[in-house]
Amino acid sequence: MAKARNGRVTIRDVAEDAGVSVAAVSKVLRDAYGVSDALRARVKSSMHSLGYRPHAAARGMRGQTYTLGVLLPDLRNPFFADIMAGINDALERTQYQAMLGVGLSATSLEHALVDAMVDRQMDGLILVAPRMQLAELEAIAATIPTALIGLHLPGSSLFDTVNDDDQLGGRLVVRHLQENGYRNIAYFSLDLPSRGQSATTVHRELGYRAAMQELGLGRQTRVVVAPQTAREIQVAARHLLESRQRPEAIFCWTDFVALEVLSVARELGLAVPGDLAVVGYDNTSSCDLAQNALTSIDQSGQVLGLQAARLLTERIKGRESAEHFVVTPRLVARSSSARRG
Amino acid sequence: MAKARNGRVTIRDVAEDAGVSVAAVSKVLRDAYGVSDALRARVKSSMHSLGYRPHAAARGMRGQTYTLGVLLPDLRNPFFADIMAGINDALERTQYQAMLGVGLSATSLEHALVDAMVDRQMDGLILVAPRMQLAELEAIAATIPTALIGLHLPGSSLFDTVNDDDQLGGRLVVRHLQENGYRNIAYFSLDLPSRGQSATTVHRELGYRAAMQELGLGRQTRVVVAPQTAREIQVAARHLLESRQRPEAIFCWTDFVALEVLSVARELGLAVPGDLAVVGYDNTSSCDLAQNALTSIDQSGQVLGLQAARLLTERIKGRESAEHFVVTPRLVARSSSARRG
DNA sequence: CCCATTGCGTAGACCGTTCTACAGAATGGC
DNA sequence: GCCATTCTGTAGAACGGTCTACGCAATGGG
Repeated sequence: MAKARNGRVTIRDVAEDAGVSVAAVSKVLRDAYGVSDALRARVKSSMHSLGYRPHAAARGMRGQTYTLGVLLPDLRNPFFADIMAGINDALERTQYQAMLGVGLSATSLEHALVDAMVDRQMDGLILVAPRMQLAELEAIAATIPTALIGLHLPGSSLFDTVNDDDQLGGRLVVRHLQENGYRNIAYFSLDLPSRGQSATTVHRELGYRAAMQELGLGRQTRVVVAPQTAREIQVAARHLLESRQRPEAIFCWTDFVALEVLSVARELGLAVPGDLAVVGYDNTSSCDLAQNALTSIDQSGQVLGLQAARLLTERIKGRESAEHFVVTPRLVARSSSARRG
Repeated sequence: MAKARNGRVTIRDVAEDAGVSVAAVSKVLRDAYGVSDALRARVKSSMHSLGYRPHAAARGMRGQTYTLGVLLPDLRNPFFADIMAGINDALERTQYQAMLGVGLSATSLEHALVDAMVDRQMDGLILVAPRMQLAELEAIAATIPTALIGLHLPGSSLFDTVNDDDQLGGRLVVRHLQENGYRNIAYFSLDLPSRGQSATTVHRELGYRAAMQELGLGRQTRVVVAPQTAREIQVAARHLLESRQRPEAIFCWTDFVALEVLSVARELGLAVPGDLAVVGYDNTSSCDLAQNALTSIDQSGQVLGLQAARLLTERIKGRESAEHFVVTPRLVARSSSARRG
């Protein structure tokens, strides 16, 4: 089967076996112009019978590596699993492979990973909700084709973006709660060290504030924040629920936070719904569990991932202009926000 | 700062700037033998002032890529986040970078990803609970240094393994439940298409069966299985809980399943604990939430990941013999298995 | 029938490292 | 002071692809 001193079957072995030149085999590999069907078939059959596999490092020296880097902020949030599923779907029938890194929401690690991906000659990057500054993102995008998920930057033409309409999502939640009889509605947001205007949570907050105003609830507007860690979310939630003016409903920027709020509410003996309504965002799988029964906003991570991968491969193929894809969110009502008794 | 026609700073630019040969710079990069401290310092300073970054593809042509591939079966289970955290900890101060792929528990995708990783000249692989056959794993390990997490194969010398003592874990659960007054204890396992003897769930079942025997509960032994999907787990759980002989306690092979069981129990109006005790495995973060309060077995994914990365880098450095690391599990009791009232 | 065009295939430089082989200088034992 | 050994550093061939430049045939328009 295999051959060569090193055991590895190279493009040269294939060329010899098929009785053609090395360059011809390379053309077949790249689907390049200037090969007849007959030659293509002959080469492909040789590749198959020899068990040839292209050597990515060698390709990376001059051409593409057919590898896309995906940077996730976190592995604990199952929403990102949906995004990855979408990316994999999009790449299924292509030559591309996605490799992921996890930034753990730390800008230093994000930088290290992006550098590592650039060093490894990846053909493009999908950054999911990165924490980096805009200037840093633009520097990256100038080096390598980049698509962003979960960061609202329709202005910049350097990268493509894929987003949920987070402002609408925020509005949907407030309207739903108001319709079900809740008026004193708080928003539980993420404590971002460098408050940009483009983070999803900021847009959700904008929608929340606007809807509160429109419904005449401007006075009841209240925003609390906490960092990513479970511990600090619990502390903030407890503080909020024990405060003199406990809100009737809490809209959380992501399901993960909402689950912690449900937990604290239960510890304090508060009934959900009844004493308190809770709404999350992302509609992750845990919302469906009966012990959570969490109302949430569905933004289809799968579609987000799929579109990002599609836009990125297009850009790699040469598109210069930026494209911005927006999905429309949808509220999935469950009992955690049922009508007040 | 930078230079060269392509913008990229190469080893040649560094050599020229430092007034030494290309080979000397390469030696410094690889920490190879035969460079004086003076030369090393000079080269390092040149690298720094030019902003040199090694080109991974070029390195991959002859030497190492300093990239390790990690294959996870699934992104939804937060236990794997712990493993990744451990791997990242171990690699923190090394030149290595981890890139992950997600097999989605499908052997075909696992193969595609492993192939992709081998093609990309990764220096080693960490496979987490792979679904592949032993023969396939051995074929992979013969090609590339490999460490396994969550697969009991102490026999094979081709790869290192890192595991929890799953049999002990199973025993701990049964003993704990028996002490708290439960006798009719069922085990909820994973439906593996190709039933190997090495999967974690099989070992947990062995521990469960042994402990049931030892405690004189052999008659009450009962095992149900379901595939990975939420839907099918729910169906199996419902069937079990509505059966004529409803068990007093259910020991689930992983937390994810236990959460679904809790959900179904609640839908059926069963009190946990009281009508039913539930125990999970992995002690993932959701166990702590008050609405779950799920007793579970802690096996420290972080330690598993850290050890796997350590063993793998050792093996890459040349160790030939196999090593097998085992962590001791610990039961974390919460109210889902509290003493029967 | 001539020349331009298009289709198909080849030769060989090139990408940025690693690594082998070797050379010259310094050291040390006797 | 000689030779063996160790220490530093160099030259240049790999590695396995991609890609540019080019050559030869076949085609087709006038």
